[in-house]
Order: sequence, then structure tokens, then C-alpha cells
Amino acid sequence: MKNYINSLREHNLKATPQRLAIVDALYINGHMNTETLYGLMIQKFSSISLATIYKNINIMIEKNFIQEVKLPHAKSVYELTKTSHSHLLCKKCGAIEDVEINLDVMIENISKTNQFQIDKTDFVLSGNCKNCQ
Amino acid sequence: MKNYINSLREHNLKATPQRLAIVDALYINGHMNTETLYGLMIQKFSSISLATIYKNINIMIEKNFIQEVKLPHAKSVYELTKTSHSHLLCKKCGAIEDVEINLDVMIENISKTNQFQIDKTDFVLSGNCKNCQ
DNA sequence: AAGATAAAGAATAACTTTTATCCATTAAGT
DNA sequence: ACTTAATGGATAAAAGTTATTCTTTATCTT
Repeated sequence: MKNYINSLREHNLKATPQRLAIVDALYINGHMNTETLYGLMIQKFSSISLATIYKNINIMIEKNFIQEVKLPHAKSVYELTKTSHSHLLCKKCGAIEDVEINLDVMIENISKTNQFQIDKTDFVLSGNCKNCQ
Repeated sequence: MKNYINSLREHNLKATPQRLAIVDALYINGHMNTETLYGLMIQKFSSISLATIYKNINIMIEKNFIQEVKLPHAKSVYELTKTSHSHLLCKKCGAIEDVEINLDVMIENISKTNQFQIDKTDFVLSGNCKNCQ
């Protein structure tokens, strides 16, 4: 378990109990949407406001502490910022897995071919996971 | 210019003037979000309802006639269904380009390595286009 | 071509999702 | 401890999307 108090501070984010709980939930669950995150947080902080969830998600995205992952036919989920990676999405059970795919060569080629300077990729591969086929 | 009357019918969609105008706009512009689409349509049909835009987008997605493209830090855009392709997004000017990337070998490898059966990919590469660097 | 009918459009309300506002509370630096 | 700027909670407001009702129309059948 990481020391998220300092990680938050390093990103110029005050380490409030609500924030630490959100970060902890993302650490444990990997990917969560606002709805399920709120559902979890309300258990710890019975008076937490949904606006607090949104405000924190937004500021943590702004400070690059977390990332939004947009999924086809589903609500966006959020994850702690890690090294660049892609996502596997199971259409049946909704499970999301991180997957490391080296895209460097491909990006290099596309950059040249299309005269397009590429900074970042959002790559979601959808189908059926091991348990759902 | 294609005959979209028949294409719509083949997808079990009535060819109404409003629908044809939407399809035509997508054909011409490539990618549009609900807001800009409504802005264009209101010029042709002064009494068109925003609900009509949403209803048509939803049913056309359902019938696989158009596709939603989810973009980082921007509203989703819609495009006519074509052969599978990826997208280049310019962070500066917002331009979106289709790009053919052969992912077959990569998908094959990922499927094996992760025991995950992959049907479909959503791949957006962001950066700066030719004119914005 | 005319009539019948299921589907679609317009207008509007309702609902969902997200953001803004205001004030009380608190984390963090001095 | 004290101060202050930032954050949380409560709530309202705004933005985005869907549902409802009734009228109109595209399409099928004669």
C-alpha cells in the first residue's frame, strides 16, 4: 500500500480523508465510474456529497493524478495515473484489464505517414474475457 | 454522392428528410457532435427538435448505420459506419482524421497472451496535426 | 394512385448528469 | 496554536439526454 498522502501533495493536492479514500478505492478496484465510486464513498462518509466526488475527480485529472478512460457503450471510468497502457474491456461482464502494448513503432510510422505528431493514445480493445467465452 | 435513401432502408430505417439531412451532414463533415449537428439541422429545418437529433442518432447507432467515437476531453462525435479504422485527433484545432491501421497481428497476439477474444477496437491517437505543429 | 398503418417529428416535460454557489470546516504552513 | 487558502457539504442551477403526447408522414397494400 502506497503512501498516497505524499503523492497527493506532490501533485499540489491537499490530502483530505475524502481524497485518500477515493484514491484508495481506485487503487483497490483499478477502474471505477462516478456512480460506483460515490456508492463506495457514501459508506465511509455518510454525509459525503456527490459534488465532492465530481470536484475531486476533476481536480485530480487536472493535476494528472488520475486519468479518465472513455469506454464504448458505458460510462467513463477513472484510474490512477500509471505508465501508458491500453485497456481490454469485456462486453459481457464489463471487466476492464490494463494491458501493456508497445505502440512505439506503430506511432512512429503513423507520425511519418500522416505528418501528425502523436503525444498520446487511447486504446480500448473490446470482446470477451477469459471467463466469458 | 451516395443514395442514402436505400442505405437507410436496408438498415430498417425510414428515409425521412430529417434523417437524410443528418446522414448527408455526416457524409460531408466526417465527424460531428450532437451540438454542431443540431446547429446545422436547424438551418435546414427551422422547427426541428433537438430530441429528433438524439432519437435519430440513437436509432442509427442501434441499426449500425452510424458509430459513436468517444474522444478524450471532448464530446463524442458520430460518423457513418465504414470499415474498421482508427482516429487521429488534433489537440489544438480539434480536427479528426480517419486512419487505417492494420491491427490484426497485434490483436492476434494480445488475444493469445491474455486469453481474451477481441471483437472490436477503439483507438484514438492524439497530438498535433500537420497544420498545428 | 388512394387508403391504412406503423413509424417518425415537434413540442414539451421529465429525468440524469455535471457544475456552480455559499458557507462552514479543515489541512498545512508559519 | 494561529492563519489562510483550499476543501467539503448542502443545495441550486445548468447541461445533456430521454420520455410522453399528439400530429404528420413514409411505406406497404391494395
